[in-house]
Amino acid sequence: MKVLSNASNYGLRALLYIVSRRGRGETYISLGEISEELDISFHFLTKTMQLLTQGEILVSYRGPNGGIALKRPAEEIMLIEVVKILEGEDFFDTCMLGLEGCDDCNPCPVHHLWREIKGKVKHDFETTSLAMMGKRINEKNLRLIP
Amino acid sequence: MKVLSNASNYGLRALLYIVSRRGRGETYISLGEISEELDISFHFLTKTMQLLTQGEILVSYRGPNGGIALKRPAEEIMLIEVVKILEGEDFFDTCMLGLEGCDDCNPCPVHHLWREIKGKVKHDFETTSLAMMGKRINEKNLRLIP
DNA sequence: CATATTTAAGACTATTTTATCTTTATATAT
DNA sequence: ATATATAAAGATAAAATAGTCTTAAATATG
Repeated sequence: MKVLSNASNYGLRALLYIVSRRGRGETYISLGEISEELDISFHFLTKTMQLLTQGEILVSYRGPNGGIALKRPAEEIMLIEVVKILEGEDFFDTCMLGLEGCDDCNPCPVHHLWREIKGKVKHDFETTSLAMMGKRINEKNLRLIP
Repeated sequence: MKVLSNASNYGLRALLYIVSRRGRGETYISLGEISEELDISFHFLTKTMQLLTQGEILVSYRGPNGGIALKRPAEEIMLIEVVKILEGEDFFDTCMLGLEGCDDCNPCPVHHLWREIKGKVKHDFETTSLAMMGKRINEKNLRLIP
């Protein structure tokens, strides 16, 4: 039951790495460090992070001591915003059976089940901020690597 | 938020088609009919249905008037069995961040959220039979096609 | 037996996802 | 200025998924 692409996994893990180390804007953190620490292909990670930069989640800075940093306070960035940038705005408009235009008015046979699930995931993502995750990671000493 | 492969979608929809038309074992229903009715590639569907035949969900019969039919009563086949055959036994043993060996003892930062979601999906699949779905489809006149 | 129908199996192609490699642009430090 | 460090961009390759096509095997019917 895979819901996120590898690219999104990497992007999310990278954000969680950043937010579990430092707050916003203090210093730039390099993609080299992140890819090494999280054991993610550097170039592949780079692309994903560019999406987040374009999506106003991150700011980037080139040159020595450059890198990326959160553009806004971690308290204001909810997981849903990140996921929508990485997976697309229509992330929650899916049918479990893959039928086009499946919705409350024109539901597929499992629509009622799937709507509830999607609703829960959406709610979780809407109410969880990067700051909350960073705090949780540090308090519980949670891992970001295999 | 896609959780099932196209192959699984097709397999599920085909089963729902069968079970919404006839009970078990009455007559064989041909893959040609299903692929046509559901607008699914015949050969691609065939492969998926073979998995279900090997998985003891279906029986098949070759030759004129041949086709496939449920091997057991639709009341006894739960969605979870179908999904595990199509997607693999480890369907519910996934980490949302893609980390190996993520579990209650060694959780990733979103494990608590994801566990709940997976639990709900699993429960839904465990408690929904093909018979229930067939009944629902007929009573509510639900669609299986785009 | 011959033919038509139907599933089974496997080879092949196309598309998407994932990953790597190379080059370019930009900033810093010396 | 020059060298170095870094993100950005793009080209290429590899792998997984999706889909098509061909052939074989089984079975019913006349």
